[in-house]
Amino acid sequence: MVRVRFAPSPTGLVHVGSLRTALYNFLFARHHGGVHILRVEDTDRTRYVEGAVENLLRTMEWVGITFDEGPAHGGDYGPYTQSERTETYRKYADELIKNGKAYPCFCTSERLDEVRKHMQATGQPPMYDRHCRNLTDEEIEVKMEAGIPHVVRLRIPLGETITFNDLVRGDVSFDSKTIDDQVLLKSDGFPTYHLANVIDDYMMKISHVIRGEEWLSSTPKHVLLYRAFGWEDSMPKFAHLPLLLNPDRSKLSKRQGDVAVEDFRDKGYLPDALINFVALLGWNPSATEEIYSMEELIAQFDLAKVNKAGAVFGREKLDWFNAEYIRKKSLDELLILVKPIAKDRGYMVSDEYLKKVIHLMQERSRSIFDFVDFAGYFFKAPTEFEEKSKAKNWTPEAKERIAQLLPQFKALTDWTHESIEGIVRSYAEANTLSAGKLIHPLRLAVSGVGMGPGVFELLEVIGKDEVCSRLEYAIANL
RNA sequence: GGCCCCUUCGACUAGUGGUUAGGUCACCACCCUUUCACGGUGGUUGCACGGGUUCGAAUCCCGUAGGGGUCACCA
Repeated sequence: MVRVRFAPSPTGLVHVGSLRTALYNFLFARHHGGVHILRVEDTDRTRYVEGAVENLLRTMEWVGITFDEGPAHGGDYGPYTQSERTETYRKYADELIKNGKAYPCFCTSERLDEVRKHMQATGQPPMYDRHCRNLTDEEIEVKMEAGIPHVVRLRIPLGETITFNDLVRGDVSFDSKTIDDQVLLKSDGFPTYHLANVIDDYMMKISHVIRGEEWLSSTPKHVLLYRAFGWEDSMPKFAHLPLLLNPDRSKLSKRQGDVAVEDFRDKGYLPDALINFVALLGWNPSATEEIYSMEELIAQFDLAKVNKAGAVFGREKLDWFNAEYIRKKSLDELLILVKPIAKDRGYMVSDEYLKKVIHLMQERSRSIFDFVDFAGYFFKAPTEFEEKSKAKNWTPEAKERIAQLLPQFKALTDWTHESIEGIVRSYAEANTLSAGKLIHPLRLAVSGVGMGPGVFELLEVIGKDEVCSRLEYAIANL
């Protein structure tokens, strides 16, 4: 039975790296008909952010990643929030101490800092000097009696090689002498990630741990913990995903641009586009196809095809995906997305009108904001006119021709792009002009810019009265 | 610095001993065209380097270089 978990720490907004981890867990679970679990790892009280869990839930819903068990979903292995499980962790930590697999450590953080500094100064790797590893029972008791704060550390066996198999990277080995006597229980009684993670994965019967590569070097600690508990036989399989990278190939971070899923939503990206893009960062089904729906991703997903090397989060291709998904949407779907934006800009138009605008803008929009922000002329008359186009197209002759065209427009009873085009083309023909001599100045006068949808469609949508009034304005003022 | 991981066009990647090294984004050119897009056609650019193994290496082995991650009472 495949049981996987997405285990975020509620410390803020959801990072796109976390999104990819959640996505792969979700795809893997669904592909195998398994269970996808959400577990909240809130053992660091100092970093906890109010509302982060709610935000996470909303974000996951927005992108279409669902869970079968979790704080808001129920399940037989709860609670799914680590701060509600502290008794369990303490119990297991005690068991480890009794078995001699762990020991209490009374060192102050000041002492620890000094030790670290000294080791670095003498060119050694900064590790705990195991000062409390061999305290006698009496010494421990005395310090306990005195109420000296302590942590619990794992007694790492000396001189062992820990090897585990990673589904992405194959066998990976570590020498135990390079591993610190890890803190399992902090002095505030809360567990560290390592302890809570191993206990929960065991108790929740997790079959596969799919997480970012930043965890690879702490995996031997986890393996040792499974051994210390005697749970080695039910140890999950590990799969460490390649990191998402900044353009300079460092770990993807804020500072070099937006990294929160919310930022992408706020910039007009569609969830399906983001998912499609992120899914293909570090994994590829070996096909030439690029566009995949969530259902197709589930059908295709295979951990064996996850790459080893980190992937740069390149926004150009994300933009392409977004444009691609915008083109695939129906007018009604787009209306729902664009309407609030138009409203926000103060453009009060009917749904019918907005749909016409959307239709003309659909294949030129890369973001859902483009429908409104690159097409302001559909909503209000231009007050500024692009200088470049003006210099090129708004010649005195052009102005004269537009003035001659205007009465014909006014007389037109059938205001469709076909009949508008008919008028313009026959005028051009009668005067042996290329149609462009009329089209370009018309566009400028009506829209204020030199680019956009086909002019005749543009004029049709904007409407006869408005077009005529804009032309009159341009003739008088430009 | 120690340990671990990684290395195919600028980016995402296909490729698992024999390919003219393929696709997508971006870029360039041309076509379509009233502009911008869309679409179509074509194109520039890549196996980090050095040794092996082999009749034959992007593919296997070793080394070097480069990049990244990690070394907290954070996850």
